[in-house]
Amino acid sequence: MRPEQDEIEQRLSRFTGGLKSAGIKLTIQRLEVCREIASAGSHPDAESVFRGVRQRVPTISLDTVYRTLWTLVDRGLIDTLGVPHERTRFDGNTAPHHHFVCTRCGETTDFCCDAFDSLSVPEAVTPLGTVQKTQVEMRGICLRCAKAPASGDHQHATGHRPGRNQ
Amino acid sequence: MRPEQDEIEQRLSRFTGGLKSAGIKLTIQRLEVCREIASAGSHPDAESVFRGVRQRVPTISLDTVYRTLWTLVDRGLIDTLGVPHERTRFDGNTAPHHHFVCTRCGETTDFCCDAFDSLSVPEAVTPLGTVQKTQVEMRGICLRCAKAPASGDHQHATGHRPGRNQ
DNA sequence: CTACATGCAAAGGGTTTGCACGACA
DNA sequence: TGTCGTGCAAACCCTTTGCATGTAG
Repeated sequence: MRPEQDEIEQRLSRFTGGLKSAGIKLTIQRLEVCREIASAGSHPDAESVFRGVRQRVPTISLDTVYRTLWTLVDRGLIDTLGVPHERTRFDGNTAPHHHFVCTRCGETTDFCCDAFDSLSVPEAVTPLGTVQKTQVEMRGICLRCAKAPASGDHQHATGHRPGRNQ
Repeated sequence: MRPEQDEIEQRLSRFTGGLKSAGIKLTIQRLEVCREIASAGSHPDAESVFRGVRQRVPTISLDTVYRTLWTLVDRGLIDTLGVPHERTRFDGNTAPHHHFVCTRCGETTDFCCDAFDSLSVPEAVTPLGTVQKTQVEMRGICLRCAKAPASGDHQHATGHRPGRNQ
């Protein structure tokens, strides 16, 4: 599952380049957090990244790891699984449906699409396990956010997102 | 966004039926939590369900709402957005890829599928906003969990899931 | 040099749990 | 009447933040 060495280098330079071009100082801590996430084969949590980096930078603290990871997310250099900073949300809709997620405000909206309901399980998945449910997630900017004043973020009336923007 | 009255009734009876057939008493609190989640048009968090139910059952407590919602999830009667009980996980893989999520242990595994990379944006989505990224999530049981002894759950070596399995 | 980043520790906030009381079968 | 469910409050745990110190550019 680990990426090739080549791929790691490529990601790493993308990360460091992205940070530098944003005027963010490339400290040893940030560099090593970047290296760790660039070479991760799965989807580590902050604690896991912390443990990895600490082997090379024993003095790093967990909150610096968090800060660096969120900086990378904010710059669009890495992603999170699920919606960032989201508390648990429940979905009572058992009919097949899919989700549109606004990456700015976090609002998740259902939509239906017959074509997506009947996606066949690709070969790559059969060795992983048995599929019971398939859902398509489309991420982008919702209409409301697109219209909203360029700068800061806004919150939907339904009250999402503690908001970590910038 | 609210479901039709008809649809609500249908969901509600599915929920209550599922609980009863599992030998779970249908108290007024549980009934009203079921009603609330059945009639929700979006994806409420526990707090939001709590506020709704409290209008009808003023004495209900937040933790009863949580307990009931998780009971429904455990019975497969409702879902959560994202992986239940999951802390924030970061994904350094910026190349297009998709996820297989094991609903038992929570493990999220990447897979590639060219067909999924090029899914076109359906009409239903255009009025919602602009799509920047599309990801398919397939949920099911991973090979390891399928093989594991029927009863209790196990945790992957990578250390997922606090584990709430009935 | 000077602004920015780090580490520490404490606060914060959502979620879960232990326990005694209350309610339904 | 016994068992199961509820409410309360405290515990938990991940995550964030304020502040003094350290450091990259």
